[in-house]
Amino acid sequence: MKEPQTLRIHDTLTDTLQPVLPADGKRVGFYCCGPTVYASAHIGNFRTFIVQDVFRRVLELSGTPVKHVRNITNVDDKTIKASQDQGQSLNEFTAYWTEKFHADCAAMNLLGPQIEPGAVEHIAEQIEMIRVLMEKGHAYRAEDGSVYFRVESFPQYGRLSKVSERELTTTTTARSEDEYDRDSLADFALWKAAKPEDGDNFWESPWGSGRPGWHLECSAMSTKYLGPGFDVHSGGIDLTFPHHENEIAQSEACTGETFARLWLHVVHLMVDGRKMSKSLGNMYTLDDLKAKGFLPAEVRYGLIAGHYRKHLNFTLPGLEAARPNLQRLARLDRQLHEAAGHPKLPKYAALCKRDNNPDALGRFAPAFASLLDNLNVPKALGETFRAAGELEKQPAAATEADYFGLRVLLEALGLELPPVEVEEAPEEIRALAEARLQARADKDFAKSDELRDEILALGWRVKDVKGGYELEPA
RNA sequence: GGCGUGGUGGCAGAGUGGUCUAAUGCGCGGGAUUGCAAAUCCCGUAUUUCGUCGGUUCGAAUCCGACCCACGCCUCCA
Repeated sequence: MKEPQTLRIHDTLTDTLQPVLPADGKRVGFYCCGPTVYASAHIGNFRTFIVQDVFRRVLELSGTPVKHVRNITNVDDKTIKASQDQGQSLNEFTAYWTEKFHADCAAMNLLGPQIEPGAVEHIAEQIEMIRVLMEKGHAYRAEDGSVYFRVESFPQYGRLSKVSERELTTTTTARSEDEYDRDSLADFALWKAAKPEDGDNFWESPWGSGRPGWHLECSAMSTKYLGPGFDVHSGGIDLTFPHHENEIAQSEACTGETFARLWLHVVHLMVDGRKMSKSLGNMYTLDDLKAKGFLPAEVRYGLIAGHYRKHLNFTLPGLEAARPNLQRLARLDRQLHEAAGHPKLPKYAALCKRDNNPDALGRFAPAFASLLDNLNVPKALGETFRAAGELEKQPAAATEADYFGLRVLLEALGLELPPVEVEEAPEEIRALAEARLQARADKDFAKSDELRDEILALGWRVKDVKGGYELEPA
């Protein structure tokens, strides 16, 4: 028996590698900043969500349950504006895009968070937080009815992003004048007074009608579902400042307790060596890539192929590597399944309950160990293929532990393998294939090749195997 | 301007003092197999080389310095 293994990740706050352990000794409270639902999420968004998904899977597979909360931002400037442009109510509009987001997540095999709170559904909690902040002197109401957090009332401000308040004020001052009326340009909105262009998208509060500021929803909802202090908070690297900095300030000023203990930030994705942006036309959604013939599982593979702390250069030719890799893993999976005596396919939940110590993972123990080491997915993939190479050369050496090891690893990465069973071809295609088999038996190769082309034209590829053929969609 | 990250083979991407003549994948080249293919399998594929120039060290892709280059955040963009 080896020692139990603990996942360690890089923590932004301390800039060190930290073990991920539940403070309550039971399960890790994990909060992720979710999408703003006004359009399809793009692959950059998904890189972050998928890394968070892998993080959760690795924890659960190493024996630590996770309480995963991810919010839905369903009220802000963009959602309000876009819903009005569509002539829809805010609820109707955001419900549509929330559903679309869920569909994309499911296609790429993301585990759903146990709790997925929406900002609109938590207005009361947010108002309550503002009330406490006002009471404690950390917030003030401006003339227009907006409420701001007073940054200078929170001396620790800037710890996460390493921005000193002085720099912050200087840089902010250099900007154009703000439309709101706050005491210091570093201050940020907790409550935004209703404006005419918001239409009927406003709520009543003790400070007048309006809506909560963006940062506040994450503070209010994480506190509600995970408590004032919780284990891990995650998001894209760009959220470090100001979003997460502001969350810390308002939460800690309000509750007096340490907010998140660890901060997991995912570095941005690059496309063709450049930042993804609409103007460059390189802002892909899952649908865009599906239209180009890629499968969601391949997109997922492509998005985890780089370490989360480094820029990942996403390219279409690069994505093509996913298919042969997944197919190879599928063959290996089948081979090991057979070698293990055709056990029942272990479900994710069952694998989480299993003791996945290195001895139990066979040749895939180094791959899983790489994941525990700051989620080093590229290293894990390398170790996986190294093990695969050994097993392919010596199939007889395969053990049951190898099979379970591969299963654990694939589940940790959330990779769904392409089906290996031959898809049932239509009668018409089968008849052509039979005719071709006969032609080959008759050594009439001209006719045989003709039939092969005909089958291909109908969307199927025929492969010759010993004494017969196989058909697969082309 | 401030803060920060990174520059490794055709591409992607591990490796952070010696086991690196640098993992792994894709691609590419050769071979086996095949009537020819496809699929599959096997072999090879950076030949003191890891942006450049110096330095530290018995020893550096890995540490230090300078420089060049790319990129990110500082804008309610993951």
